[in-house]
Amino acid sequence: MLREVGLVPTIQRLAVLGCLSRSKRHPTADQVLMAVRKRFRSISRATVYNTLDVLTEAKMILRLNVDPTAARYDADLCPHAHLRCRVCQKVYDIEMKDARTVDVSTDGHLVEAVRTYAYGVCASCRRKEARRA
Amino acid sequence: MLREVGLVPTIQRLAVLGCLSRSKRHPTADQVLMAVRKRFRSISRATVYNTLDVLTEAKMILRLNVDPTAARYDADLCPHAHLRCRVCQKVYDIEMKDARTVDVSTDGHLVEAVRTYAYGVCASCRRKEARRA
DNA sequence: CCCTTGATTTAGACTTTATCTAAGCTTATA
DNA sequence: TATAAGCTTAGATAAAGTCTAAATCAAGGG
Repeated sequence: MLREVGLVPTIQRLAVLGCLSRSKRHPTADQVLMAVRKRFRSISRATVYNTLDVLTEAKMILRLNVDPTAARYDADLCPHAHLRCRVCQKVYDIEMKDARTVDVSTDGHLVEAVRTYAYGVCASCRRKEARRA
Repeated sequence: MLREVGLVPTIQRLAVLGCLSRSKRHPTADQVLMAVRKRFRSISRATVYNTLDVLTEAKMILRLNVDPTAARYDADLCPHAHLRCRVCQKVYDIEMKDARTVDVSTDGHLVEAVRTYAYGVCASCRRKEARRA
C-alpha cells in the first residue's frame, strides 16, 4: 500500500500505520510515538510527526482538528463525524448522514474536504454525572 | 452585554470584543493581541487569552478549530461554516444549510455544539493559479 | 554482490502557541 | 472611603510541533 503511493515502506512507517489501524482512540502524535516506542525503542519524535504528515498527504489516514490542544489521527476513512467530550476529553466516532460531507455552498472556493465536529458530553460521562446526582 | 453574563466590563475586554466585532478575518489570539496593543500598549498576552476564553465560555464569541496551528475567534454567532485555504491559509465564512447544525446521530452523547469545517483553495487563490497557467 | 544515490531516520535544538503564577491594580458595593 | 472580589500584568513555564545536520538505509546499476 505504501509503495502504491510512492513511499518507501520502512519499518517505522508500517509501525505507525499499524498502531493507527489497531486503535479506535484517535491518538495524538505523542500517543502514537509512545505506543510505537514500546516495540521500536529508538523511533524518534521527528519520524512520527513526519510519517503522520506523509500518510495524511497520501490520504491513507485523516488528521482531525477536533481537539484544540493537539492533532488527532484516524485510520478509518469511511465518512463519519467526531465528538469530543468536554469532561473526559476523549474523541468518539459518530455517524453522519452521508450528504453532509459535500453539501456546502462554496462561493467559488474549491472544497477538497469537509469535516464535522461535535462538542459535548459523552454517554459514559453523562451516566457518571447522573449517578452522582 | 458583559454585565449581563456576570463579567466586569473592563476596558481590555471591550477592546478585545470590539476588535473581533470589527474584523471578518477570524484572527488568532496573537493577532488580537497585536491589534489591541495598537490602542492599549500595556495589555498583556495573558489578558487576551483569558478574555477570549471567558467570552467563548459566555457564548459571546466562537472559538474555531479550523486552523490546526492556532485557535481562531469569530464574533459572528449566526450559523455558518468556515473554509480554510491551504494556499493562503486564510479562513472564510461559507453558508451552510441550517439543518446541518444539529442533525447528527448521537449514540447517547449530549451534543452541545456542532461545527463544520471545509478545507481547500479559496476563490482568490484559484484565480491566481489559473492566471499563472 | 557491491557501490552509489537519494530517501529516511535520528537526536536534539528551536519555535510557536498557550497556560500558570504571584503581585499589583481596578471595580463594585457598603 | 474602605473593603473584597475580580481583573490585569510581566515573565516563567509547559506543550505541540518544526527544523537541522549527521548517520543510516533502501533500491537499482554495474
